[in-house]
Amino acid sequence: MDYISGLNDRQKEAVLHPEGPLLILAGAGSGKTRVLTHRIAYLIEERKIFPGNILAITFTNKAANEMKERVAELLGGDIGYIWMGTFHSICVRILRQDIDKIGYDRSFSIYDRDDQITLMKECIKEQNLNKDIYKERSILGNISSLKDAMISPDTYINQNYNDYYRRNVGELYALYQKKLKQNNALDFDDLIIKTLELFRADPMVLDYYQKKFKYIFVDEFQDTNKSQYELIRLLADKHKNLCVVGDDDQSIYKFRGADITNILNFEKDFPNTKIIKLEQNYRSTKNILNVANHVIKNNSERKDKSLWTDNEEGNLVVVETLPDSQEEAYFVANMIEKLMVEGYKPSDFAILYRTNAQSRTFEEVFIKRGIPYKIVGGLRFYDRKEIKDILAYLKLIQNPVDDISLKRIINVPKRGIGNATMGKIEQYANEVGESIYSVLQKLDDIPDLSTRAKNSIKGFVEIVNNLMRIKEQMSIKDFIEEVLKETNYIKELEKQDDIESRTRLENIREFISVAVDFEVKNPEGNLEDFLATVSLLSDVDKTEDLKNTATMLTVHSAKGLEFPVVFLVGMEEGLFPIFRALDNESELEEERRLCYVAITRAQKLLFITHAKIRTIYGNTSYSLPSRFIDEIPKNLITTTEESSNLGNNKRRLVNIVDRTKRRKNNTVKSQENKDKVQVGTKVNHKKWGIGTVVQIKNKDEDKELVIAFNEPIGLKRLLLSIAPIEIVKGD
DNA sequence: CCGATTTGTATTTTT
DNA sequence: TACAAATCGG
Repeated sequence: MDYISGLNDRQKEAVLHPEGPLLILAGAGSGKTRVLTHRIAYLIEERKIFPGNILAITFTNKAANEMKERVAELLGGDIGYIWMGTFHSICVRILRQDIDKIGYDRSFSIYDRDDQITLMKECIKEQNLNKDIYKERSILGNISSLKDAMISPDTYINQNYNDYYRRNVGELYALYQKKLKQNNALDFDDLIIKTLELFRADPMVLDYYQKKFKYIFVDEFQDTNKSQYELIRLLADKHKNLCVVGDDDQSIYKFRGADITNILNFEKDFPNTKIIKLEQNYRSTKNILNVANHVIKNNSERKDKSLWTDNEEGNLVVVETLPDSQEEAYFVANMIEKLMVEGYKPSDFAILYRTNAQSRTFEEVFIKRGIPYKIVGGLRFYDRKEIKDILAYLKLIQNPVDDISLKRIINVPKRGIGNATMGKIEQYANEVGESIYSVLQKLDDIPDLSTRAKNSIKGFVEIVNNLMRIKEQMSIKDFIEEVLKETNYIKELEKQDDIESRTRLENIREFISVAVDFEVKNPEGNLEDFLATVSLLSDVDKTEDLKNTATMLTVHSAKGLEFPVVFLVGMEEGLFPIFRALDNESELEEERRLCYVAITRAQKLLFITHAKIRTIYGNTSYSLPSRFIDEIPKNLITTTEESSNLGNNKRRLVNIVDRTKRRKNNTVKSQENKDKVQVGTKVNHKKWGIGTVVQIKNKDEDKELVIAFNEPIGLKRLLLSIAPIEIVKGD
């Protein structure tokens, strides 16, 4: 097969590059994924490289899966042996094999942010530090940076011995690590750090992987941090066939330790690096690309490059000023409706914002308008209470020394084991230096426990012991169901029987189907693998494409994606760029890169909006258009007022559309049967007036309706049989 | 010990 | 604003 037809010269060069280090500087939309997949396919097919000798590291699991599919498509063969995944998932895979060599158990837990915070709270308390000065969140931030930079607690303490605060942070760091180890747990950063530690501790292990990975690929190289770079440097040290792809203009994770100097170091660490620049953009129109180029050129710290495209000129970029965030949302909704008439599908649209909080207004308006949408991010599926509870049960069963998980669920559902009891147990466990679960096995040794408490605990221990026993005997799905049954988790929720508990049950059902899905895709996978996969999943990973919905997401999570029509909203000073960045040149440059990423997501049409008044966290203030808008030459932009013939008052445009929408709501009472109610039906409620049905769920014999009423009533949930509503005839 | 209420506080991005 | 932690009363 021909792997280079249809590629430009630069791309071909990258695909056919023989051996040795390769640095691809790939501008936005320059077809880097294409280059990567074609190169991998070429290596396997033409150069007869065994797939198991290839390692490809991507930024998200979703990107990894896509890459796998595309390579498989090119080859039409089995590529299951290729290691593809994020830094974190690759490290888990390595650690599951050999972490016992650095003193952990292979059944280790992975701690997420909440777990980390809980653990840090304990540390601060134990060190007798003032919790108003030592905030767990910021301490954890410090520690994370230290880990990224590969600085150990001891080093940090010694370096800062005369600085009281920093020394204490160092002490907390040390204690935090000690506790993680006691719990046989790793946090996200540890996954990288401990892999490095393993390689250092056991050269045989390192040697194995160095020999195995003859070809290594790293995507989104600009967003790797120091420790991640060190990891790939080590792995590639033997064969030096390291291919990294990155774009310094799209580096947007500096706050998380991403280190642009990695691109510079690369040439130093790998002499004779071949550098290939991909500068032809295949994604956007000339106008959109032009706007992007004009914005990003205001950054001083960047490699000079010039993206160009053969694509059509396209429409001018629309910059629209709106009175407030509500009107902004209406503007976007109106525009979407208009464009759908012209043939665009809902899935063609993306609404990009700087902060997750901005999604709410859009959500409300889209519901009212009946525009299907999905939100990426916000409260994540795996962050929901019920999901975290189940996960805590599973983690405990898998790793019984995981005190953090145990404490999360020992009284969930309520078993009468409260703070007082737990205090006594923890104190005793500390004294004897054992895990909580272990001391719970010998209750009579723990002083001062009431008989009642003892009985409750006995019940709990019995359930968990029993679950541990049967863990191996069934599928993951069956086991999760068994856990839910034995712990009475489902029963308690069913007893509660309200809207909240029903949503939770639904989420649990979805979680079970996630497990089923996992088992189908990983027939060999066990509970540990499942837990690791779930803990390392990001939001973007979870969103399926091709659903016929518009997408709302932050600019950060939009990285790597593209959409025919992009609405870049909330472009105001203080919001984008965010106000914390206003007085700091390097942070401003990161905001500008973020803006560049946002603009370059658009293929055909780009709308940029800003509101004159915005309410953030309860206070309303006037806001100025973002400086990034000023950086765009005026001849490249327009307004809807200019570009359409709808008169010279653009406020009128919005209002007119608004009023037409509302006129439909005129109450026309009808005797129609309530059974005709469906999503989108307008109804008149005795007390709340006109609303639109946005969701219908079956509930026993009845139906539960979610109805969106006009402000200030908002969303309400009602039972069809008893709700005092009438259907309103449209038009 | 539990649940409800009040109080307070933090508001960027996330593997 | 909105959510979580702290506090209070049963």
